[in-house]
Amino acid sequence: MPELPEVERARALIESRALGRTVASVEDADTWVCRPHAPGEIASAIEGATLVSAHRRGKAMWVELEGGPPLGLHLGMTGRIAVDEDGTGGQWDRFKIHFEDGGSLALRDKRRLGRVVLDPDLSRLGPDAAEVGRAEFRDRVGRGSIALKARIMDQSTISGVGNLLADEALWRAGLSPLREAGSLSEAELDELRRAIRAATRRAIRRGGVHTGDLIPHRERGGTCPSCGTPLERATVGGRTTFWCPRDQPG
DNA sequence: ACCTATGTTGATAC
DNA sequence: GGTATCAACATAGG
Repeated sequence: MPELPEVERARALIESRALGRTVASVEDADTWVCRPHAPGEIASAIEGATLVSAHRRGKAMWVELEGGPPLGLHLGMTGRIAVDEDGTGGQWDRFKIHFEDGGSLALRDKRRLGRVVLDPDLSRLGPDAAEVGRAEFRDRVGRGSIALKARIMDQSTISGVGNLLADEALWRAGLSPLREAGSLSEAELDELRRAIRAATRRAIRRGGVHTGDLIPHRERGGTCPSCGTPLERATVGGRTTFWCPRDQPG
């Protein structure tokens, strides 16, 4: 489920449960998830180091260590962070840190689209969707002929908005996902920014993007939770998209 | 059984 | 450079 709200919860979990603990050993044998590192590379870089802080920008997350390089963690499509969960479900652990105190931190990910990397490169990542200022948002989002939804899901434009959060925010802003990004007025861009921030904050508070108002209606035959109009469905920006043709006119 | 769907990113082609 | 498409992975459901 990982979009920005889920990643923030994972970051907070690490912050509250894993900081101050020291790495005893590391399982980094999954060369797909840990690419381009060879097995043992991450282990030798962080063994003996202590976790000191946990950070996030958009869907990217990283941990800073005293005595080692920063460790980047990405949840991909189906990943989650498991702290001290050594009992069950370990068959999906693609990467795992064992702490000196006997506990652990794992990236648990069925689909293996998650990622673990040393010294993560954040240079191509736009500002966080929940933090970006009004002027910068207007500049970055309000340009080009690309579909509006594709623009806000582009992580180099702003980071953190995925498929579900995009549909929810566009619905809240009353904007069609098909609009050309460059066609929006400043007022529409400001409203969109407000909607993204509101949808994101609410999802963090309530436990994930699935707690949105539109999300439960994103299925064939679904109707707008506000006006009851049957939702439109199409592929936009390569992803399945639902919107209300009445409240989000093109 | 077979086909399609899925929250991610990145490489590639036009 | 901007935009569109497909591939990578693995599972679930019609």
